[in-house]
Amino acid sequence: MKLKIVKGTRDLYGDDVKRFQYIEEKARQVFSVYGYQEIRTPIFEKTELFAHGVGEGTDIVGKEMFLLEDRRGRSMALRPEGTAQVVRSVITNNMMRQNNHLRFYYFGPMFRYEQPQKGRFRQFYQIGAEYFGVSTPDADLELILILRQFFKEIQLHEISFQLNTIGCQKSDCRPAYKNKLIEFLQDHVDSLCENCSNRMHDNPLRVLDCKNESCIAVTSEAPKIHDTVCSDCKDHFSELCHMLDDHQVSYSVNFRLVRGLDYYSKTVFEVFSDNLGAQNAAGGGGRYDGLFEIYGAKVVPAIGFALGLDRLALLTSPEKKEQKSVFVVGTDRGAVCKLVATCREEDIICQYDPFQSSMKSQFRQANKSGAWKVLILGEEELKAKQVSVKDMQDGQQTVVELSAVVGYLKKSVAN
RNA sequence: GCGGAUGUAGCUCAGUUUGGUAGAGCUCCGGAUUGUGGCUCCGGUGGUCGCGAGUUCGAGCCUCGUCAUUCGCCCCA
Repeated sequence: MKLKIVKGTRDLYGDDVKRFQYIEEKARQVFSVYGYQEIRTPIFEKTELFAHGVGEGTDIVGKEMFLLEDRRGRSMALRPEGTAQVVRSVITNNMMRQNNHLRFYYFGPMFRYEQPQKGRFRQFYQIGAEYFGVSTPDADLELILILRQFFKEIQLHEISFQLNTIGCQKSDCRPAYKNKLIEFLQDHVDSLCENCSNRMHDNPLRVLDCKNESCIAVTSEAPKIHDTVCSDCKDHFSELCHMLDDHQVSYSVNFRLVRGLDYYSKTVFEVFSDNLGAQNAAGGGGRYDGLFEIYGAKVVPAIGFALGLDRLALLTSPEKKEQKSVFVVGTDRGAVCKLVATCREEDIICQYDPFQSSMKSQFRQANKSGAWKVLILGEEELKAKQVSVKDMQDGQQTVVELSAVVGYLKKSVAN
């Protein structure tokens, strides 16, 4: 049996785990300041949940889901994203009955069957937030402020924040724009890349997102969605922009930003970093006022975002906070274990060398572990019921009564 | 799914040209007159050369396949 890790997955340990923990910790902190509660949903759902919510025509649903069959032949999917699930949970648990608005955040692994590369995995981790029940731009603003605060908290400065509106489903809004756009594209179809000329009819907005130079040249001249959306969407967007200006949020409006999931409406945004290679999106989100309705539930306006934890981990290095730890060395195993146990019971972080090696080796271990002080239990100390305490920073050594060593350490920690 | 690059010790990599006993640095372990770390010096452990076939007297090196990583396309987190 070959013990190999599955393609696009990885084991996280050592510094990787520290980075993840650091980011999660900061996220929890910021989310709780804004009144968000954690929600934990299953790692798999019925396939139809994602198919209906995210959209049958999207890449995620069309070719990237990990599908499995349960024992009765029902189709299940490992979750490719978080929003559909949180919405499902709000609906199945009837949460809006008792609340007119709700705030949730979540962490966890997501799964997409894609070609792995830098910052892109088949099992990847997201941090997400969803805000339900508020249709005014206050909610949009709040999520963007959370993002700003979070990035500040993890000391990530070199990111750019892009914003757009993609209108709503009303006939005089996105559908009208789509028609205008298709009409325009048809006149320039010869200049479009193969991919775009194929998808311009069923998904014309995606053409705006194409990186092909010739397509960019064409779409630069295309009608802009801002000029076509309905007055409601237009007001929503300009009000949001004013609010962002008012809060000194730096952002740029990118009319090419359209997002690949069907459920978005009005505001969409993405966060980019130049230090991520080809996968330069660290996070993204938007408003999805229509998703509850798609699921046959009463309409609830909502907005949310997701951040790629794996990608954030590539961009951040956790501040090193030293936890003062102690290392016990000695020749008498029993005495060493006893003192170690005593320290640990008193919540003093304590290690020892389990192999009873030479003093020299034990000190090497102590040094390697980054110990703050070494407690030395030699024959002389044992006889006198004392402990020599060596400070590993300055090398100074003092003798303390065995019975008083815990008190001594606790007092020293405070300094 | 499609292109390009790469795969040799725990890590970073040489060795491939011209096939002939597997290398370096760092890490790790041990020692430097026996109860004391870091620095220095000395020594040691560690590799089915990604995996599988083929050519050959002989393959880390040549050929084919395969898996993985990586950079792009695509898409997104």
